[in-house]
Amino acid sequence: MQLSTCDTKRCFLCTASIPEWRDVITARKETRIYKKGELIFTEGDKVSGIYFVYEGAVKVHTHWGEEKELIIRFSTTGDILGHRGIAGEVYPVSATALEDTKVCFITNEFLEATMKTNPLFTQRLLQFYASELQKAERRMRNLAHMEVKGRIAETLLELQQIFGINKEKYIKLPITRQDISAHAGTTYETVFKFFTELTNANIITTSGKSIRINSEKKLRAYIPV
Amino acid sequence: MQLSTCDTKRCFLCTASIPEWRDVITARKETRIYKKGELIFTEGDKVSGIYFVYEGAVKVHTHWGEEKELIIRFSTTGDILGHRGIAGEVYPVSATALEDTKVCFITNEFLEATMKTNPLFTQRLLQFYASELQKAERRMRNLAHMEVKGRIAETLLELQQIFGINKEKYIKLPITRQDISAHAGTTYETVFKFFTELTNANIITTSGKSIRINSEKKLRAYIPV
DNA sequence: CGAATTATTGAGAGCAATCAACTGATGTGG
DNA sequence: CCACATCAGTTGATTGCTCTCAATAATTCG
Repeated sequence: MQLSTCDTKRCFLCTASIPEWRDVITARKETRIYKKGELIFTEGDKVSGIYFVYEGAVKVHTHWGEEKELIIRFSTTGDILGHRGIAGEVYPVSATALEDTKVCFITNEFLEATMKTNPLFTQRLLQFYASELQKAERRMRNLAHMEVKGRIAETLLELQQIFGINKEKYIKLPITRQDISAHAGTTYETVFKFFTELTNANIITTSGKSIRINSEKKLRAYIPV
Repeated sequence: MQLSTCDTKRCFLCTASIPEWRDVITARKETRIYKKGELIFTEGDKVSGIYFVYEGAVKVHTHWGEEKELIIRFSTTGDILGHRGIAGEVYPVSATALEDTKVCFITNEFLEATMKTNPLFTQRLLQFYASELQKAERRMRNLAHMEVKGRIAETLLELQQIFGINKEKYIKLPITRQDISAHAGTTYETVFKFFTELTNANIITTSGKSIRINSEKKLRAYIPV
């Protein structure tokens, strides 16, 4: 395991903390690089701490039966992973690197000690959770009532919002249709057919696994309300 | 607005707090009774504080378009309401009393002040959020991949688990098929037809709006994995 | 008692999953 | 270098589930 200190300017844990505390945590944090495709933690693993994404892209996902999976969210630089574990013994979800990803790891003991001595940090963490909860509930509603095309459209917009675009306006992270379908709660084929439709209407352009949204407005037309 | 102090033995806010702090909050809490069907807060309302259910039953729900709604969760004695609002300016969901419900209200200012001075409380609240997040993500997965019958079955089991059963083994809270469908993310008619099927197979018994689960095992057969 | 709302059931339509077939790219062994 | 196998990508056809709509029955309410 490769260890190094964090760049405190980019890390949620560091920027959230009070200055005095930052010095302490900077010295204690362990950083590791996960290769593309590598599992960071798995559903059912014993919770040992919390992760902060220093740099890279990660999918947080949970399986359903043998074949199906649902991607709960995509995470990138500055995001927190494994925080659902706080409430239980084991992680209820898995996390997989979508590209080479640098992650800071904080042990449970250290996290708890920090929360005890740093109320401001705990409060920030609380707000983060509340905001995650809002997103989760919004997504619940979408999965329940929005039809497939709308959910795929939302996934695309979310990917663009999370990972940003490069100078050619392509979404920075190349992503498989498989992952898009797993996030939208649909099948590979359905995503494929919708992509063909979107490409023909010049709403998106694809180049391998890179995607460019040409007309956000037209894409949003698939999302009623 | 009817005001009274809370029974600290049943209130999450009180039991979570350290003893010294309990005396303070007991004096400050405002309690109000909401009539069955009454809105406690509405999607879009400015966040003014957090609610604790002293006694009763509440649905937390969000709408989709004009007609459709999704019930995010059911709450009862000891649960917290409006906590999603912490992260934003307005409530992203609504809460409606399903029966006459007694609710404690804590203002934002007081909540924040409490968190600042009471790290233990903040930590308890954090754990509560983490557990809510886990539930939300589990539900996300179900809505995405489980078919309708399974989702209705889950709703029934959840209702029984949350509200308990009376001496005739009926779920304590009488609930409309409308609300069940809104929680399962389906339509009234579909719930109705499935109920007929379940009743014929003697898996459930209905009497008006009361429901009794006769065979939890058979009901679970509709929930794969 | 009549009107309006709610419950119940049936028939039909539509969306999306599943299945299957085809294409093209890459690899492998003769 | 070619024949064949394999596998991912692509597309079409079919099936089935669930929503929608509509019609009838029951109940509530004025």
